Amino acid sequence: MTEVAQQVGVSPITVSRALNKPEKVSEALREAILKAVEETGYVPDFAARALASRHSNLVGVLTSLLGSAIFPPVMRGLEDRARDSGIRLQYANTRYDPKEEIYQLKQFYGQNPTGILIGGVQMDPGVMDMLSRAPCPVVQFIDITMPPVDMAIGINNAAAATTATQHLLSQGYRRIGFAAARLDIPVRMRLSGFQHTLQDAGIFDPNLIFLTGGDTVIPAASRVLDGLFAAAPDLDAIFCATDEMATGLLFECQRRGISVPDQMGLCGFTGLEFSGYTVPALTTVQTPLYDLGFKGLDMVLRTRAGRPTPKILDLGFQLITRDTTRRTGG
Amino acid sequence: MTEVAQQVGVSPITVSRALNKPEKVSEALREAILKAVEETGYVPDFAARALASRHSNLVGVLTSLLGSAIFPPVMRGLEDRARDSGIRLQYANTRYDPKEEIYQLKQFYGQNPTGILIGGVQMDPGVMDMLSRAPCPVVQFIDITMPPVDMAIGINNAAAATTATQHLLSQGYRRIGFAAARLDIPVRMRLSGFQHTLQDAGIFDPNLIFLTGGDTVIPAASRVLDGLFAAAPDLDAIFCATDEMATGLLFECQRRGISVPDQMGLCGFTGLEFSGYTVPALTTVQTPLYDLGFKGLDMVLRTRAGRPTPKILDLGFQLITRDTTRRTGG
DNA sequence: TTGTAAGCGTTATCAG
DNA sequence: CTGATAACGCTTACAA
Repeated sequence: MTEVAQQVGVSPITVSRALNKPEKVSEALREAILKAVEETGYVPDFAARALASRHSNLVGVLTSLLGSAIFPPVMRGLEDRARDSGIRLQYANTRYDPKEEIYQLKQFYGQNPTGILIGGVQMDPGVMDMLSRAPCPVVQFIDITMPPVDMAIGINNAAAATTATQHLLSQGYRRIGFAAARLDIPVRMRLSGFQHTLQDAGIFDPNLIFLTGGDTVIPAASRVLDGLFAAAPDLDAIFCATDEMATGLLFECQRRGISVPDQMGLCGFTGLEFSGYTVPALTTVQTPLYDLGFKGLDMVLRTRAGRPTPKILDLGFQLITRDTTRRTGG
Repeated sequence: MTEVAQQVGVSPITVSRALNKPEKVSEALREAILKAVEETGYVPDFAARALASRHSNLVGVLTSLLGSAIFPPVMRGLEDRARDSGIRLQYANTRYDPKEEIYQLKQFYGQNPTGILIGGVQMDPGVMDMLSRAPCPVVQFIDITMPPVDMAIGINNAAAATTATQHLLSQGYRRIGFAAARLDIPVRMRLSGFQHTLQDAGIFDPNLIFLTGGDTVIPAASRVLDGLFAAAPDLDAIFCATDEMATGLLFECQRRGISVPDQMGLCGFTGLEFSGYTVPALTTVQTPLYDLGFKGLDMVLRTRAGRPTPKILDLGFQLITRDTTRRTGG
């Protein structure tokens, strides 16, 4: 920066101003400075900037879903909102591990973050404690019926699961299983909606819940079918906690010659891009993933700007009935 | 940090040492300091640390594939290599836009990065120029036959495509199309291998190349089939630049009642987790994605440590023949 | 093994 | 509108 300043014949602070508060520098000087910046290939040092100004314009996004097909639309929303706001986005993968969450939170806290967006994995006390100490606004991607540490955005998972389960019942399915990779918070809420709906109908069977564990969803589909059929040979439908699970099960049914939707109904969750394109097309609960990113970051930026912001934002959901639950018989 | 130092009754520099070079501090003091760190909830300021020490332990990962199904295994490799190395990983999405690449590179350069890993999108001169000025080791995820700015890791895409195309020919397919979202570098090399193989066989038709453009691959499958069939009503196979494209085309063939593999052969590329589970299972070229991440970061860390490192690392590939090219007739 | 002094590159504050 | 000065929180270099 000193080099740029010397080249133009001004003091470093003027260069700083030309870059950060252009309106405070005369136009002629500003142009000369920007030209010199180009020529010298000057790149500002963010560490020094953050140290001196005490803010980093860095927003951290922590999630276990960074490597999942759910995340790309969220990312598009985040990035569209970040564009032209001066905010830098930094993603970190927490891999369903509270230790990793705490470690990554420390990494962010050490950078004077402007905001933290975190996918609610589980209510680990260490993580909650850490979050409550955050030096910045925190938005949790989580079920909106949970009390957030600071702010929350998401949907009412139990209500969505209830809607989906009622749809399965309305199509005549009666022996309905539940399949998920793991019981993170949103999935737990989905299970709860599923369970209550079936209990109300008098047909809930706790043996028909299958968790695969592990990272890979689609290859686990075979184990899911084995497990559920062992518990109920007359199984006729599966409510899946994610579209990936539903897709894997669809493939596995095809492989075994089980006809979908007649012998087996399948319902997914969080409509992924491809779920409308499988054959048969997947019934699913669509959630506004793009908005999750866009509006989630918006909550942080509004808070920072001191503008009024709801603490909890319900994005709503939509059941999309397609072919995997459309019984021709009844 | 001063607070921690006062609580223990030492100078700040001793706290710094206890944290960064524990072996240089007596054990008693070290324990007392670590305890005080816990109690006070002290989190080091990375900006100050980077400013003073002139290194950030930050490795930037730039890619257009951050939101793609290809990336999760790469990410696992990166994170496994980063674990316990003190390295922080930061991902940025470049969205196939050279402007975005340059912007993100600037963001990283401003942080004294320890290394940059970048997915080679296209040889944009501005990006290349920027990369050649990098203040750290740079590893390009790219075709290994391209000269890298610094280091490169990947496969020989043309050779892999040649192998796959020869397989299609050996199965008796003759009117073979090529489908891709866009011609980034690796895909261009695949096209080149595809083209040369068909030219050698005397059956290359330049009209049978279809690019969808855009972000969404699977929904575009219908347009691909329309376009290719318009060019060649007797089309009998499609070599797809990615598994996602192949999966979309498989669904679309099923929808149209085109039997795969008999009426239409389909071959994908970069074996994703799910490609072995579609029905029929997808023939594809498997590439070692986990290693791409693990060994890519390893190249950076070896370079930093002054250990000998190849400039170009060929990870190899493997053709996996499955059902979408296994003609029962011939 | 521990402490002192100086400085990393930038911006806040206050003066001109 | 521009500049001088001090400070941000930490680490390097050197000294005790």
